[in-house]
Amino acid sequence: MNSMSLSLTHRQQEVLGFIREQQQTQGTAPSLREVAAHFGFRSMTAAADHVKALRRKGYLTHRPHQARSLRALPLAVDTHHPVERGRIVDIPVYGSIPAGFADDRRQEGREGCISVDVETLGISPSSRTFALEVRGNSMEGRHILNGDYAILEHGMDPRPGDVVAALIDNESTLKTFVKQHGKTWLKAENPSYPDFIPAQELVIQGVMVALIRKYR
Amino acid sequence: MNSMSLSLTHRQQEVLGFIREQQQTQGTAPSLREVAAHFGFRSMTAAADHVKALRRKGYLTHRPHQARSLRALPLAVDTHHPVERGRIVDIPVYGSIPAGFADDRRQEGREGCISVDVETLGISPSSRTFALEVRGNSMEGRHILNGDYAILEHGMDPRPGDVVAALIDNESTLKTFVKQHGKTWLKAENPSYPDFIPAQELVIQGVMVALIRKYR
DNA sequence: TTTAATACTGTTCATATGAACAGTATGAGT
DNA sequence: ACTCATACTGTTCATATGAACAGTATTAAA
Repeated sequence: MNSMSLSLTHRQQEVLGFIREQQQTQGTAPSLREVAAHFGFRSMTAAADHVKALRRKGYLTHRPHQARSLRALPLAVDTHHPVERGRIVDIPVYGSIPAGFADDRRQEGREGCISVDVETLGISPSSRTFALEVRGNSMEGRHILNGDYAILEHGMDPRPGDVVAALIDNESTLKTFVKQHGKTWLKAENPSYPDFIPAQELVIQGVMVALIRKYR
Repeated sequence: MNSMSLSLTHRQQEVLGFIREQQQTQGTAPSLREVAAHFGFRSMTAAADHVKALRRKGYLTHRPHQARSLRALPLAVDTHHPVERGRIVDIPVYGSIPAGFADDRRQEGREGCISVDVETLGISPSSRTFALEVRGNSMEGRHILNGDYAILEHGMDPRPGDVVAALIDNESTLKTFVKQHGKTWLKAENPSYPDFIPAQELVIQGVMVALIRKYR
């Protein structure tokens, strides 16, 4: 049965839990020998078998012959384990994004990381996600304030009305993406800020998918 | 020099960016040979040297002799202490908070949970934290929109100007906490909504500490 | 009864991988 | 001139690691 083939035994749940936990706390997946050691298996084949079953059932992926390439897949329902938490991703926070994009300039000791589970923000784990600390109040008209954290995804196709981060004057700026009469430009959501009509090419660094604001 | 020892060369930034990207998109860190291959190095020592430099400067950690154990650190303070990710907390989301408060009726398949690390939202793990899906636009004046998730902490002393969730007409509502001339009341941040002057006792369910908004 | 999945032990093998050593070249700082 | 960090090439070595093969025992389904 299908429902049968997806259900996990107790042992398999333990193994999956261990792999998830290691990935989350250590940042890297455990090796098969580490799995065996953790459960006291005297043979790593035991671990390998469990991993094989978990892969067959769709809970894990791996790349063959590649060390520590186990990856827990986000799965909708685990009937045995009702409280499954989605995959936690670490989103790097940039104070401002210079031209190189992957570039990081060291800001004055800010915390550089936001950790959230993918479902909370509704982000796709495949695309490159980053956070940008909002500077200024050019987007107040869309209720994005100075000091907010904008969560953006790189490599997404912006749709008209989306908030995007674009590179203007070597500074990453948030603006609304507008498309009208076949022309695209960027609109500031504050009367005192100018719109931006690109001279030639529009460099979109990311499309805004979520916002985080801290109070107090 | 300190500022010197922490600054990255262009090449080092590229390498760090590649490692970050691989870790995020692939789920596992690249091996040294993969780094070398990506940049066209004919020797893996080139990659190893860059990684060594990045480790020395505090941008990476690894566990010796362990495959794919590279870990990009959040742009951290100079404590060469490996920066741990904060504790992940699961915050229950209420569509509306009934009178009993701790009452958990209807858990229905909706996303009833937000998982974030404590530092991202700046919450204290001791107090009870919950999330409230914002209904209506009574707080638009403070840039809190319909559909936003308000993160609140129970058992906090509200200070004047804080946004709080209070129980009004058996419904949990967000308002601004105001104290003037020794009297306290709740102010709506939208002209079309009434202020609330408590008849006798003000039941504050939580003080707003953060906000999460999803786009698209 | 037979088959298949689970849950292991014990061993061997090929290789992916980190680490080290020996070089070369360039540029910046002193 | 001298040092030092950067930025590489080329090679070798030890081992961490995935994968495969040969078993045993238990349990559940067909």
